[in-house]
Amino acid sequence: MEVRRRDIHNSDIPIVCRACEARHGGVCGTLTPEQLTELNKHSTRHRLETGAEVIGQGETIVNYSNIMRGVVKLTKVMADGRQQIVGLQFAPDFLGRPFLEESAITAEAATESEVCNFPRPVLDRLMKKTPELEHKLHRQALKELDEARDWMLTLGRKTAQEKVASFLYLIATHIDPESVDMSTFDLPLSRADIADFLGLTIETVSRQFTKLRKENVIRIENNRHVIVPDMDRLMRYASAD
Amino acid sequence: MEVRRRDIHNSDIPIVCRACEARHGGVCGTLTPEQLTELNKHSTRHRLETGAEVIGQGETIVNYSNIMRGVVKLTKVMADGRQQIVGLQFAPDFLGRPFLEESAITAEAATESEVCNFPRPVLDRLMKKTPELEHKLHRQALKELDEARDWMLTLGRKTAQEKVASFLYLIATHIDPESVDMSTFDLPLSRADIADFLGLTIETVSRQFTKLRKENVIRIENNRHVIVPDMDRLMRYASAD
DNA sequence: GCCGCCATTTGATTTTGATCAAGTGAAAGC
DNA sequence: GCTTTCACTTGATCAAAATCAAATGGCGGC
Repeated sequence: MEVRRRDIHNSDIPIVCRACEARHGGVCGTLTPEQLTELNKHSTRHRLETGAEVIGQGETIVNYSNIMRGVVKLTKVMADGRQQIVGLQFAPDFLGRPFLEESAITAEAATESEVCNFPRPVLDRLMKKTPELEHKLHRQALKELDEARDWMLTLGRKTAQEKVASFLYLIATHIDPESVDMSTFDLPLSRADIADFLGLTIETVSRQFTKLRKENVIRIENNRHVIVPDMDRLMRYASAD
Repeated sequence: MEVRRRDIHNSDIPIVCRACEARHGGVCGTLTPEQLTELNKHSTRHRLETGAEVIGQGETIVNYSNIMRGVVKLTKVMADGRQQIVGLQFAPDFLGRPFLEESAITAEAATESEVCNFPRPVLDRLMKKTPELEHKLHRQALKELDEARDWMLTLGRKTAQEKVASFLYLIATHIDPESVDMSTFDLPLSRADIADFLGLTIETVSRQFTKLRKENVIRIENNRHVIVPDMDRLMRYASAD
């Protein structure tokens, strides 16, 4: 049984949006072709080098973004430099904090990435007019909240080994939503970033990688490429459910 | 200059809602008197003993709630019993997870509390009809997300002493939004709960309380009543900004 | 191919917080 | 009034992860 799409002709949709809209279910998915065309007039695409900042902690939010490709890390920094990654966003996630003047976090490309930027007032106006859009953003916020709370359990109660296994499991299941085979992937984060995500030091992260490798839970090539022979086994090491 | 309220006569609002609506800005605040009356027809108020469960991890969500009085803790439990409190909700917070079948967390009264329950379908229907209501819930979700991320920094990067000081600061600033004087309050959590919130053991929490007491950052009476002579000093101990 | 740089790993030692084990003290029950 | 109980505190020891300190290894530039 074929389900007919509601949004009429693909040709009504801006060219740059087509590939994106077709592949994923980003926030633009709820918009009519007209709204998409209007939004697209003001939106700009950007390629981000690894480490490029989308927005900094304490800065005024003038743009929202959609991640088209790559991984963006959300970090919080303390006055003395201690750092914690509080979220990882993957394509096609929405990036931004509606209803707040300034950003409480820094958003920074963890890998070479591509984003689509919308001027804040344009999307805010569109949100007021289109309850469906706010609904979509509401869902995304709740998804991020669920993820944040899952991670709080990891940060507060798991051992270093469980933390590292949990991280690998998270990446395996999120890095490529297209792929059916999650057992081989490239890590989007350096050891330093992984440490900041897990609330550990680089050295502890490295030692746990070595330990998981020696116990044949994972194989590692070139420090970044990971192969998981048995995903369930990794999950058990992560004490995940 | 007096600001005239938009919502006509107070007498149009259900009696049980008046005190609540007047005191705080809960989710009901956006509803018209008619909608409030309609919602109130289906809503039920409950007194919760300390420890009473509002909903359990993995259970089907059949109700949403509003906290009228008291503190509710949100917890996650691992298969082996390790536990983490992933959120504290204070009156007049909304309690519930829209758009999801079952709850990923347990919600449980941390103190003797009072909640107002709404059958899920009633509020879901109202949300579809009233974008302002979804907007309010969206805002609440984002607030909880901000709080969760703040806490991730605490869990991942702060020392035991900073964690305990951060907890005290959090309670001081949240327990009684009415009060101007935040320097004296009762702890809504037992030492065991505080440990589960901070990712520590009871013993470590206790030792840090003793240390803060000896350094005159706080005074403690009857294990639960706390006096903070200098809030800025506590904040510095928390490494908060 | 060799050099230098930087990320990562590995090793030795220290520190922080966990664990194990008694105490203390306040409130409830007999 | 005395015991029992339970939450909390305090003390001694242990273990996990941090810190300090080198080594290793991959990669781009020359």
